[in-house]
Amino acid sequence: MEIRVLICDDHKIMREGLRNLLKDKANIVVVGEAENGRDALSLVTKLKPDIVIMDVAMPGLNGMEATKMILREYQETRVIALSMHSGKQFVTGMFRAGASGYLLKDCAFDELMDAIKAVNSKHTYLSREISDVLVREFVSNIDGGVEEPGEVLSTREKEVLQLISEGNSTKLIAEKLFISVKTVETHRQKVMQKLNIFTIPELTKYAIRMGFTSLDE
Amino acid sequence: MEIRVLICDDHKIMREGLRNLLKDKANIVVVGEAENGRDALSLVTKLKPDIVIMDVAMPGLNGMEATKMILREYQETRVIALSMHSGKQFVTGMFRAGASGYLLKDCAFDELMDAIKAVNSKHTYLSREISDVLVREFVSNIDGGVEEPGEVLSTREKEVLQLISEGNSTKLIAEKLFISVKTVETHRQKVMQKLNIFTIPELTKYAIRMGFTSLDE
DNA sequence: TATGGTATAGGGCAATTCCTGATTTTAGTC
DNA sequence: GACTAAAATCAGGAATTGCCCTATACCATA
Repeated sequence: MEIRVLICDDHKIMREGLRNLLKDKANIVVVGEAENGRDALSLVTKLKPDIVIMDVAMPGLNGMEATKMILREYQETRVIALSMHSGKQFVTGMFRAGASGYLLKDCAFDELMDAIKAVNSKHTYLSREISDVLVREFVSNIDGGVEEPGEVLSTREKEVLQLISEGNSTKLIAEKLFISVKTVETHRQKVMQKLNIFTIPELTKYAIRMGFTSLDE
Repeated sequence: MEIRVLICDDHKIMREGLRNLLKDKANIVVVGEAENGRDALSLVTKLKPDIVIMDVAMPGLNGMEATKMILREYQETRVIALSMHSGKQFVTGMFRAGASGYLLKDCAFDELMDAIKAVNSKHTYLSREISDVLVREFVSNIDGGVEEPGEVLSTREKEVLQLISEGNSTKLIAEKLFISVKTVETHRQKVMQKLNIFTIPELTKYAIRMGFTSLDE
């Protein structure tokens, strides 16, 4: 019985590479590709894949938010995070979002295969480095309950925050999300009052700390 | 006559993906893989490949430095940069280092093939986005003087940039510096055109990278 | 002295933000 | 199902800010 896989990564050549590596595997079929979280969401509802290989850092709707929304829509699917980052905000964020596995992009392809098999059998897959991160996080969390910053914001608000921190103007964001400029303004203001941050630079720094955007160009 | 290719990328799965995509191509043979610039250097002297596909951002010896050293050792090889970044410091850095092509990782695999062919015929290959970057850079910097980042800005401009990145409004900056709002605006615009950055979030990120401001609150 | 970079600043129009208020959807609970 | 709270959507109008162009004075230094 074949495993239906959806690939979600903002880099086309990465998608092509993965597709090519997977296509020779007997019981695996790549049913689609998405270049961002939003496309992934709609493709999942349409294609109902068994597994989504999900990049974590993507412009627009990122991997964490996309994963949450995907699993809300269609719980049967399993998400494997495939990321360049081993930072704890990414790892814990993805698992909170409901991912079943987390791999670093410098893993071997065989490891991805192992992860796909494990996850498809309803197990969880962790690569060595990632389990270290989780363990450390767990241990350091026993004493004081760590507050969940970023959880005060709604999904839409996070999305808008990310787009802001990526340098998009209000108008551009409105176009990208197919909503009115006025709505984007409202979201921004809501975010600002929730976070008690009232300038774009501070908002940007917050987004960087939370992993919504990165420092590289 | 076959083209001998060396792949250099710090992400193993990327290397495997590329190798797999290339292995079906008739006149191309992947002679080796390197996971960092240093390995690439020694492999080039040993294997003498026609082409090196070089990731730009790598830990340790990065793509730019590696390219310089490789071409010093063995001029016959051609380097194609394959990067996630279209930032001008990467693009211009790679070309100054002597690369013959620059591709973004979200290009199609076919584009990489085109690049390999072009570069192997001693041509230069530029993808659309990259040529835009180079043209802008050329136009804005006709003398071609190499600048250290942050050194292009005047003292006053850095001061304004820092105040911006700390979340001060234009009006507030004017008050703090005892100058007119108009002057602050002029400084900001000068900074933006010098850095080729036109949004406050991106400016903030630049300031963080340059150490003008920090991430903490 | 002629050139170029720096620092300063205004005018005018376009764009954005801020404040207030309102409707519709969605989610959770009794 | 009804009730409620939160989330998501949008608008009008005032206030603010940004953007583009232009301009002057002050230094270096070639």
